[in-house]
Amino acid sequence: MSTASEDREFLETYDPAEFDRPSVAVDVALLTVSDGVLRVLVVEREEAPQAGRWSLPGTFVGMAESLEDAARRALATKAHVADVFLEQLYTFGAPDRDPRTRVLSVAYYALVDAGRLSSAELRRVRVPWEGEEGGPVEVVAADGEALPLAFDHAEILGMAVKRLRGKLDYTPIGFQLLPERFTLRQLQDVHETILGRPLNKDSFRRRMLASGQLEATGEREDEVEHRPAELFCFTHRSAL
Amino acid sequence: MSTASEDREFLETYDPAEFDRPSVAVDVALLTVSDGVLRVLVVEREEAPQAGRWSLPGTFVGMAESLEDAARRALATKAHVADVFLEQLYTFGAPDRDPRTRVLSVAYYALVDAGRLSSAELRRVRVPWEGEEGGPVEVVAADGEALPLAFDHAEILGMAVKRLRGKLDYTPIGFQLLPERFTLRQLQDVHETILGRPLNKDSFRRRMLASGQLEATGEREDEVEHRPAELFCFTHRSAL
DNA sequence: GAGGCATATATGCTACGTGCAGATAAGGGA
DNA sequence: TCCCTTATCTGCACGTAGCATATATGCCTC
Repeated sequence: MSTASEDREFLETYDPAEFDRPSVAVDVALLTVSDGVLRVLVVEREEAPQAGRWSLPGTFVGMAESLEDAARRALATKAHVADVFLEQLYTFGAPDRDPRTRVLSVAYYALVDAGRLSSAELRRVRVPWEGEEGGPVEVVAADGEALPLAFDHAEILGMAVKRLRGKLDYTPIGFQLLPERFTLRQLQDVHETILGRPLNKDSFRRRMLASGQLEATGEREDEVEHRPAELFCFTHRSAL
Repeated sequence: MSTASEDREFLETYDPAEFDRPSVAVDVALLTVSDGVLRVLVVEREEAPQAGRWSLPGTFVGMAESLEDAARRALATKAHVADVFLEQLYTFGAPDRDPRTRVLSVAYYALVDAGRLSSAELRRVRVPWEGEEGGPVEVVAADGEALPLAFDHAEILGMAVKRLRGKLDYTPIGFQLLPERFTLRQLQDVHETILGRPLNKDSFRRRMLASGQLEATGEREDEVEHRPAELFCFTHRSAL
């Protein structure tokens, strides 16, 4: 059994510079859905390495900073968003993934209602696989051209999409991509966009209403050219 | 767009010692099922910090070594096992999780047939929560006493159990815990042990046979005092 | 204001997976 | 040979999902 005094003695003689250590970064895939399209925030790299390529917002992890704090700092600094859903995704550590030196990337993914973002930096995600098969995905510009992504960010983004598809059915994750109040049709559109396939309207409706995650507001949507649908809200807006 | 020459010039002037960097370790939760009990391999720490506490096998990551290679090296060195199922779990990075200095732990979990391990270092896992609720779990010695675990290894192990429960139903992960050939009863025992609840025998049987993951061998088990059950094998023994 | 149109919302039917009960099969032991 | 235990198979009740139909409700046109 260790004692506090033994540990203290050990710490006084421990030299953390004794071994080489990799650098550790966080990268965040900030995803949203708008106009029936899955989008991600990418920024153009201005400095070497890989200047001119596009990358997910990221930063090196500070020595006294938690990984999630670093991810939120990256989002605040490079994407100007705060208070979004954020979850750790996977840690990418191939020895040659960054040409500078050994750099690990602890990847996170974040979800946000499209209405909270200026859409200038959002790009369309093109997923070349079905279901939860996985693999890298493409990011395309407005003209349909694929953007060159930096490092292994196509893999990271692919992992984010795979995770999102996997969690959509059995967690309340879809609500993170919608405003406070929304219609069932909007929720279904979000699910269909993420999954990349159409869903049965009636069973989606029944499943959602039976899940207990929705609460009817009694209000109805506005400014539509047909019968307005009822607005719902998420029962537990706790997750952040 | 970056060019190769620009990147080369950048690399020549880049000094990786410019910033403080955390240490990076891997820790592996090696799990198995025997006698209807979920077990984990833990080793007693002989050196400070936390000497005398029990920990998952782990090691620092070498500068030119992939994360998975480091995890396999830790398994080979400290647990003397090779060629097991291994998957990344989560990266634990709380700034104070290790008293020495900032140490990130990229946690992995591994699954192995109990018959391939000397059971000396295996300890029983006690899960104090149900379903996929999550949270730390206990490791208990043969006398039923809970062992003191080092660092945040109770959290890591809890995450491993949660992941295992979550993946059991829709991936062929249970086969990793059984020998080449096994009976449906053995497979069900593994599932029940991991999930911590009994399963319906008939529907489990139907579900497994319908999944296409099993193949009948035509052979039957031996040395039992009742009707012998048929032996099956996993269709795609590819995963490792 | 009446009727048409588009969408929301509700209801009934069918197919399928699961839990459960009962029947049958096959080995060892008395 | 009979009995005991477990494996294996079959039939039925029930809940959920997919699908089709029917009704409701707002806006638009005339």
